[in-house]
Amino acid sequence: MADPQELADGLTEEEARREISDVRIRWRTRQVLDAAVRLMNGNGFHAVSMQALAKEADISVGLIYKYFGGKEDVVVAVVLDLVGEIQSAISERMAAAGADPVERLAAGFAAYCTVMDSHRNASLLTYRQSGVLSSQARNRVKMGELSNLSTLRKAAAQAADAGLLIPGIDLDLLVFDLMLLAQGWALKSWHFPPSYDVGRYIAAQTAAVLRSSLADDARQTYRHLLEAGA
Amino acid sequence: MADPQELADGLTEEEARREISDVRIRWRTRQVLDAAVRLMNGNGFHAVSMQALAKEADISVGLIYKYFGGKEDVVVAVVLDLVGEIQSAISERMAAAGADPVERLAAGFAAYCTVMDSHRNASLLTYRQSGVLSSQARNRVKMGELSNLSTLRKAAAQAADAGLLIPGIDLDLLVFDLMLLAQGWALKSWHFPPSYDVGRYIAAQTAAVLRSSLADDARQTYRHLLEAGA
Amino acid sequence: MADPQELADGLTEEEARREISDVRIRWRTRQVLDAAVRLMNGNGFHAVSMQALAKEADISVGLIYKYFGGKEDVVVAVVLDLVGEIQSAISERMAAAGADPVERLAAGFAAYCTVMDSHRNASLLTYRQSGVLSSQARNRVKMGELSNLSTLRKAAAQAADAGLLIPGIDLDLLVFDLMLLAQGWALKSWHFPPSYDVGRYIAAQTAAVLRSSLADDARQTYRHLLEAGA
Amino acid sequence: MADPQELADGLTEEEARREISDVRIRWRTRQVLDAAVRLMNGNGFHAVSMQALAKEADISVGLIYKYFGGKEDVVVAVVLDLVGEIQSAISERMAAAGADPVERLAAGFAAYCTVMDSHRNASLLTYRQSGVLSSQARNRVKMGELSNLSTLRKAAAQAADAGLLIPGIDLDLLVFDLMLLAQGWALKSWHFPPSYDVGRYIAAQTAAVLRSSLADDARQTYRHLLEAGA
DNA sequence: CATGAATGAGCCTTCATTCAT
DNA sequence: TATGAATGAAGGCTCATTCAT
Repeated sequence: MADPQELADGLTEEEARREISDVRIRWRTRQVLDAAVRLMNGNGFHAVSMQALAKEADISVGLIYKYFGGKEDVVVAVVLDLVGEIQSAISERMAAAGADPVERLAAGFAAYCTVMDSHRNASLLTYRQSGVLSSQARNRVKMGELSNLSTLRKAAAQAADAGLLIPGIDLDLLVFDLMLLAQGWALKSWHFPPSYDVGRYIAAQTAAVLRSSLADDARQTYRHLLEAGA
Repeated sequence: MADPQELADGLTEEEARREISDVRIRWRTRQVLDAAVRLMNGNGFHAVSMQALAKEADISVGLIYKYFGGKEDVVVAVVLDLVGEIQSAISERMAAAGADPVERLAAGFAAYCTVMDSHRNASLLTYRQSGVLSSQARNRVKMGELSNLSTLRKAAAQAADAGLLIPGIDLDLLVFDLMLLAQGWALKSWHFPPSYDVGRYIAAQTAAVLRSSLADDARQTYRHLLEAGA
Repeated sequence: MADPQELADGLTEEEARREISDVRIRWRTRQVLDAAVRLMNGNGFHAVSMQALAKEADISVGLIYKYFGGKEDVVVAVVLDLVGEIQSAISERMAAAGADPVERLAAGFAAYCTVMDSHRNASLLTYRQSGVLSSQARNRVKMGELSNLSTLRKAAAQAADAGLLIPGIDLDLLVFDLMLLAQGWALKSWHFPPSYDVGRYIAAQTAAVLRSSLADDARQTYRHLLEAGA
Repeated sequence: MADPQELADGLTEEEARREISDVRIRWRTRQVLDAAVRLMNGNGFHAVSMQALAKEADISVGLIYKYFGGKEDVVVAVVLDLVGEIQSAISERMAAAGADPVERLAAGFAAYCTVMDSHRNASLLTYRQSGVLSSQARNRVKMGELSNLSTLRKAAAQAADAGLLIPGIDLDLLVFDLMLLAQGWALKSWHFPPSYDVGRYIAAQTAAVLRSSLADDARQTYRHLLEAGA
């Protein structure tokens, strides 16, 4: 009954509009998040004013409030963004590492460290939540962190099931420690000489953790990982 | 030129005055630091105003500025105070642990964790300074942290010299990890169920670290430490 | 100079367009005014943002600016709209009241009160303009109010001419008081218990005013009005 | 045991300090209230910013917040201040009017009008509460207004008891109308020619109200009030 | 030494208004 | 004609810091 062209156009138009809107939202959001991370580099979040953020993001103050509910929302978004990036990195590198659960675990840890290294400043935020964020926001961040760990934990569980890990080992503690070590690089890498880079850190920590958790039978298999840190 | 009597009196009086002054300064300082730690519990430092601090410390705002240069100085002092307390705790517990270097190391780690546990909120500060503090202040904090580690490192070195540790192990990394694990409890203990307390954490992490670093020959000797975490 | 055909077409078309345009303008204007009144209910005008108004009116922000010069214009329009509604109500009810001037006056007052009651919130606006509006706009509002009163005044004058009112009574003051009483209901009806409604208010105030202004000879005639408030 | 002088001094000192503090509070509060009233003259309260208020009061913004909880508190204080002044004026003038209840009522009304006249601008505030104030604040204002009315109502009740008023008259409505008329002068005196002043207004309205409420027997006694408005 | 009243810059947030589409 | 994304000035409020007492 309706002109098919018009109909088609109509649909397309609305679709197109939504497309554009979605693209814009993503673009604006990214603008702000990137600017936020850039500014937090050495100032902490409390020191970053919304006007400074707007300026850095090359956007008006008011517009930020169109895309984020307020300052807290921006913090949460930055942190969750980081969490998401970690998740992606871990998944990708683990997939690329093949089927061996220990290799996958090592790859996941390496990915974690690598992301922390490149987002050293943003990651500090994770430690600034305590009282700044509402408990709801805090919970969202925690959930994100846990979801990251669960990916690692799966690989660890597979390794344990395959008898590759020390019997009776506490898998939760294992991945908890992996997280601490990964985050530790972002937070405390100034402890190491400038020549020390992520690569060496990853190798050394991987070796240390595996020494602590690998079953005796499996040590030969993963000799390359155990010795890399030497 | 000066009246000798006055001079003599002046000196004594001045000395006495200094005594009193010193005591007062220490007392006032402590008042403020304690209040600061108390207030930071659950709010972070940025959320604590100087007037709130003054009220909590039962002191006037103006007086805080007589004893501290400003707000930043208070933060630095709080952090350094914590560092000092860690130092004391480590030293004491290590001394009480006897001569065995591994026992001493474990005791030092336990002490570190225990202090972090009781000052959970203050320790978060260590992670909030990055850009808030001047680089000079930041350095002072870093030096403090390093001095804490060096105490642990000495014990580790003794253990290594005694052949109790895996040959060729990176001692710096070892103590670095101990620090991360200790601080990790303060920062991330929400990862664990409420029933999990510092004691279990210390036992488990001690076991994990020793599994990773103890020489094969020494494992029998420290079986009580290795198995405590199970 | 101009193509006659185009001219002819232009005229007809233009006329049609104007028709349509006029209708649209009225429709849009009403949309906005109704939305404005609805929103002002319980918030006052300052609390209503243009974007909220646009949303309530189901119109875009930009379009409001096509039909109104700005926010102030909207306020003025709302108030004038109310004034107009009062005018209509008064005229209608007075016409329906028949020829007796006192009955007409009472009917006019009742109409005034009734409108104020149903537009309680909008009427508050009349009291919020003082400095917000330009003196020009303020004058337009005043003129509107005066024109409302003049309708009442005519009936009062007729009553006076017919010897129904106390000789020498100040008619301006009489209608002024009627206005105050009518507006008083909108502004201060919280003084009365919830069971007290406009109807009772109208009856009581009508009786009070007539007791004050009716000539002795006329009291018998309007006994129904004088006793209604008891 | 204690040096009486010191004791005396101590007491006096604390007392003196409180004295001074109280005086300061009152002084500052008045500074702000006066400035607020001055600024509201033709701008309405929403148009007055805290910084403008601070400037007008010759005080810093921050200090206003020491004496008032926020902007709303200032409005409430201004209104309550006015209410209090009305109360005082009514009480004084009624006391000065002697024992006759009708004279007292007339005096109270005159006082009400007079205060409204001299605080014409502040009184507008009373009408701006609806949505701007919290319901709690609104209630405080209402209570104030009611307490003013109750003073008038007592005189009215005495008059009624003495048989001076029309039997069965609604006293609440009577004082309600007195209030409306008094406030009406502040709000709508532009209805009258410039030559018309409060004095004439009071006389005319007093006469009008008494015509409406005085018992027939009493009309002779208060002829001076009934005829003053002519 | 000690106080706390006073300051005012600066923060987060809102919203009237514009303009490209 | 109609939209709504974008702007940025301005508002309420806080709080580090000073200074007269």
